[in-house]
Amino acid sequence: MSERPQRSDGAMFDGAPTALDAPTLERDVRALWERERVFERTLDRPAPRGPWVFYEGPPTANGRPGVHHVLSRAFKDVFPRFKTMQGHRVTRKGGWDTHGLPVEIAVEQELGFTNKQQIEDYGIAAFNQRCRDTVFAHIQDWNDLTERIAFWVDLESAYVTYHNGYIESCWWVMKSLWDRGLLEEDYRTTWHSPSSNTTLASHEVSQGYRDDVPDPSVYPAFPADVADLARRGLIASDEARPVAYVAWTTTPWTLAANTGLAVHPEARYVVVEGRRRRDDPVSEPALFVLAEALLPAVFGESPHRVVGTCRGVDLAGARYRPILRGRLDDDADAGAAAQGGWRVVADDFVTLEDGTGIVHLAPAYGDLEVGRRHGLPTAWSVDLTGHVMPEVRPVESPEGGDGPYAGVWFKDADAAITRDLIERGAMFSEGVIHHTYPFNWRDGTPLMNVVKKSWYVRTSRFREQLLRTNDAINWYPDHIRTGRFGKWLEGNVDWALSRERYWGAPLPIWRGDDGSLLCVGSVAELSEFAGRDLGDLDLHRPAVDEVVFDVGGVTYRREPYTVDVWFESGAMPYAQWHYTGQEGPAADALRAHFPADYICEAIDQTRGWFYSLHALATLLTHDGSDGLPRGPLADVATNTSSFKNVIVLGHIVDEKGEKMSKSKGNVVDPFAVLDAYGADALRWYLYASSPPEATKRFSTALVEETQRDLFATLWNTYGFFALYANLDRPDLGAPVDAAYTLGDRWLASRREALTRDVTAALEGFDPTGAARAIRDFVVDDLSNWYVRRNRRRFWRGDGGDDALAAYRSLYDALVRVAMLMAPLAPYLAERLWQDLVRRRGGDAAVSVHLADWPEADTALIDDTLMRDVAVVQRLVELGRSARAASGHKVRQPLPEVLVRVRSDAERDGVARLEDQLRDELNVKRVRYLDLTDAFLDYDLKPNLPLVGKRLGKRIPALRAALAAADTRAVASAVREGRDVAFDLDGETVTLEPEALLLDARSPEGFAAVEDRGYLVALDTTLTPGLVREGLARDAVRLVQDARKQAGLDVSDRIELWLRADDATAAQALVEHEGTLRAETLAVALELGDAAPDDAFAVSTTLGDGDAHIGLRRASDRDTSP
RNA sequence: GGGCGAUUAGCUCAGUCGGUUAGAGCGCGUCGCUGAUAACGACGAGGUCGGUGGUUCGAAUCCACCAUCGCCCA
Repeated sequence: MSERPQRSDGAMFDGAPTALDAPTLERDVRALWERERVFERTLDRPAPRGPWVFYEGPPTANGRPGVHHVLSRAFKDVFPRFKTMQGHRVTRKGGWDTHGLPVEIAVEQELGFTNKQQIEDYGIAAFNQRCRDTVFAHIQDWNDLTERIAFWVDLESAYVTYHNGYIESCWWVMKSLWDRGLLEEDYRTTWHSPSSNTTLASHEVSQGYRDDVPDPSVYPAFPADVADLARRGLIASDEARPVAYVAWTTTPWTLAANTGLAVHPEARYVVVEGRRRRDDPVSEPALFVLAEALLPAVFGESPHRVVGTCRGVDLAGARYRPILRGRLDDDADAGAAAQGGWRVVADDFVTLEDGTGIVHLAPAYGDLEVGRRHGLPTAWSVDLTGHVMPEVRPVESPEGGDGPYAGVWFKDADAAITRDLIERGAMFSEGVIHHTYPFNWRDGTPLMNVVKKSWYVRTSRFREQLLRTNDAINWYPDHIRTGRFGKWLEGNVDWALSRERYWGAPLPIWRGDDGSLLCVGSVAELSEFAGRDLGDLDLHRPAVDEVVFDVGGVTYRREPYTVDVWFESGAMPYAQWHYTGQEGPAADALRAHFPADYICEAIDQTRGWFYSLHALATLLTHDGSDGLPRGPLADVATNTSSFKNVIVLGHIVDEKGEKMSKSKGNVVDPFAVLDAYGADALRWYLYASSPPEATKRFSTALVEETQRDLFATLWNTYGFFALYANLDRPDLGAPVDAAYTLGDRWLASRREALTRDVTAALEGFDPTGAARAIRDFVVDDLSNWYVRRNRRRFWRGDGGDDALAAYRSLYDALVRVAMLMAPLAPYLAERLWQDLVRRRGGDAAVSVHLADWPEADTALIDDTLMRDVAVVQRLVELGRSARAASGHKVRQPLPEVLVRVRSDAERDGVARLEDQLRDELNVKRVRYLDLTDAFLDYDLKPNLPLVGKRLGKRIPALRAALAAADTRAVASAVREGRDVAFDLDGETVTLEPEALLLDARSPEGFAAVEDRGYLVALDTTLTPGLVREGLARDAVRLVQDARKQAGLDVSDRIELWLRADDATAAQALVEHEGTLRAETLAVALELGDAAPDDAFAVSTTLGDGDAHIGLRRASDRDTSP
């Protein structure tokens, strides 16, 4: 054994002297990044492959960040890092979402407000100032998190949605829509909270739904124009009894707003004779009209008789009299209204599932669309504070003064109205229904479905274009495109833009006192109108509301709305640069960053940010075809969404699968996880544990498992390498190609295949696949196979080519792993890079994140070799199983292993790797069995993928034939490549050899294990020589244990004393003295003598007797054996 | 109430075009191995592939319905 260099002061590598301490490691790496300005340098790095564009979906910093923010940011971070290494320039501009209801609500709660009036009283200026102060309340936590998880984003130039420039860009977008007639005022039905006199946002409404709410279920009877029905031939011309349309509603308070009744044109309707009150036996008889299908449900047991039938369309236009009066719409002409209203209309939306098949229409309270379709007037019954209007009264009551329900809370009016209608004979029956109804989530008061004016973006005109630009988006997972998102686009309705709120971008529309409208696209334009420089104007309410100006004698005031915050976030591609349609730096920036190559958010953004980004880009880049106006950005990019690739993330829930929420107290604090396991482990867990779109149960235990399974293993592998490299100081630049073993070539092949696979996974936006592939390589291939199989080559310390080849192989694998994992686990990758590459000097990149992404050297990928090793690994696994069954421990050498593989090619492959198989199983010889070996029995099976389709129904017959066949004869035929004929139900079927599978069965008398075509049998015949060899190996193991107990270093030389009482064992020691010395680094070995007093001594058992081991570190001058 | 997605071992997840005995890691038990490893290996216990029905020679896989969960909408 040659001289091994002693540990020198200047270690070659830093090594891994202790267990991995991720938080400390990460802190050190962060210091390096800061010192070397690494992030900034990734932005300045040469980018031969051009820009690659990422958009940051802005979070709101008014709350503390949670684990779900780590999830999205981990997925956002990985691709910019990857693409940077691939040679792209990736701008990573941050952004903050600052406007909107959540901010307002937080301030309202702080101030104890429950409705808008309190805000108005408090003062919009003061209120908005508080909003502005609160949006960055937790910015420090956010900055800490960003840094800790190594989310590289440029926060210094981050866009902020409340900045004037951002708002002005939003104005420019709106103006461009306005100019093309795509921004219009219209009515819409909204859920309105009368208690706070405001429209609620959709998620507020969602939050307030309650099930099993009791509500009236009433069947009002609208008196028909009898003459009209008689003219249609539906009743006798001399009919004297009253005739009424029976409708159904759960909101009696809307009956005064009724201006129409709807029937389905194709449905059958009947005229029925029955009691005037369903459940009143003494009420006089009357005639009713309703749908035939619902007759049993409506009349039930109440006696009735059908006197006529018709189709719905036959009733269209028939007149009836209202049962309650309301207030006609201010715009309406009373005469025209009387003409157009209180008619039966036929419309397809009517269903026959519940009610009566005749729908009570109150256009002001939910039936806007159908009312318009049929030209019905609008009438009102309840004001926006929820109180019944004074005009509401029974039709027979005299005009003038307040009606009987004036000022009554609308839900309280239901009972009184029902009672009065019963008294007046205008109510057929009534009851109670339990259904789902929305309430104000804050105070529990019911909402009203009411029509309001609102500003709309006419997105529905672009429905086809929205679908087409969606087709070009790569959605991950794919089903979102045609599923959730595609379906949403197919049902596209105009985008209601205006909000009656305070803290948001103001709608830039001014209304003149003559009703004319102006849309303002910039501050300069507004200054021109106002006749003064408004460059310093805060573009928020109330300042912007105070800009009132005259144009040609008309005074203009701003429409007092803010804009849907989703519009702001959707305008982010343009607004982040403060683009306003002018040439200049903003236009250059936009052109370089539109559309995005990649965005990533959670699934709830489908109708949020994903939609707003998509819709605005589609409208702005439209080329003017299809009769639609050309967008102002059609020259920048044509007919496109604003993103090309998008990963849609699932949500994170707690360990029990429940949603995390503050009230449940199950929110995981990301900082606690980072403190315990570090960012790499947390990130890796998020990438690897499940596909991105899956709902993830967050589990601290699994983060810890990631740490142990992957990172500790990699750290130890690196530690192993560094430990021996520091001792041997191998020349890693020396040419070693000729010395590479099959094992080295296998590792290189796996390394290049991994490189290929990880690259493909990341190019396919699949970090999960990349992470899992890296994990398998590091743990299974590198650590548990390559290092374990090859460690002796490092121990020897002889500096020969073989050792050098091993060092190079391990080194190259570690460096490659560092590079491939850099986008995913940026810290440990960096640490490995610094220790393994940068420390060696040369022209290595300052950081792994500035290095070039490795290209797979496919010439080194040897599929045959990888398959052969896999077969060997499989045989080793089976062999170990056989050994366990045989009762012979692995240290006991056995004479022979009998192996049967599935093909000649596999056998040849195993043969060239045979030394590995012998070594792993500790056997002296390998014997290959083939199909005709006498002592093997076989099971015969059809090769189903091959013959299944061909034989179909005859498969069971084939199985029976195989069971009955002479397996040995068939085996011989298969072996020789001959066809075999079988009789299947009287029909002869000839099968080629490939159509049959032969599964060897374990032969009697061997320790054998077989599985799916593989068989491993151990010959357990022991000779005295083999027994002694086993004892020698036991002795080595005992000495190694003693060395460890004595606290020696792996490279320390020792003097060794060994004494065994058992005669066979003693003989074994003599016989294998050389091996003993070599394996234990003993420079001197005394057999049979007692150890001196200063030696480290242990007593143990070897063979059938006691054994005594003594050892001490050899002095320096004795280091050469 | 509607839409989209999911459901495989105690936990986290694979499972290719429908094909032979449904796998891995963690956890648990037993045994083994070990001078890189807080590791590693073998064996064992642990599965109604959410349920029911259908298609098929054959279904975790395809179809229908149902249940549960998540998200979106109402």
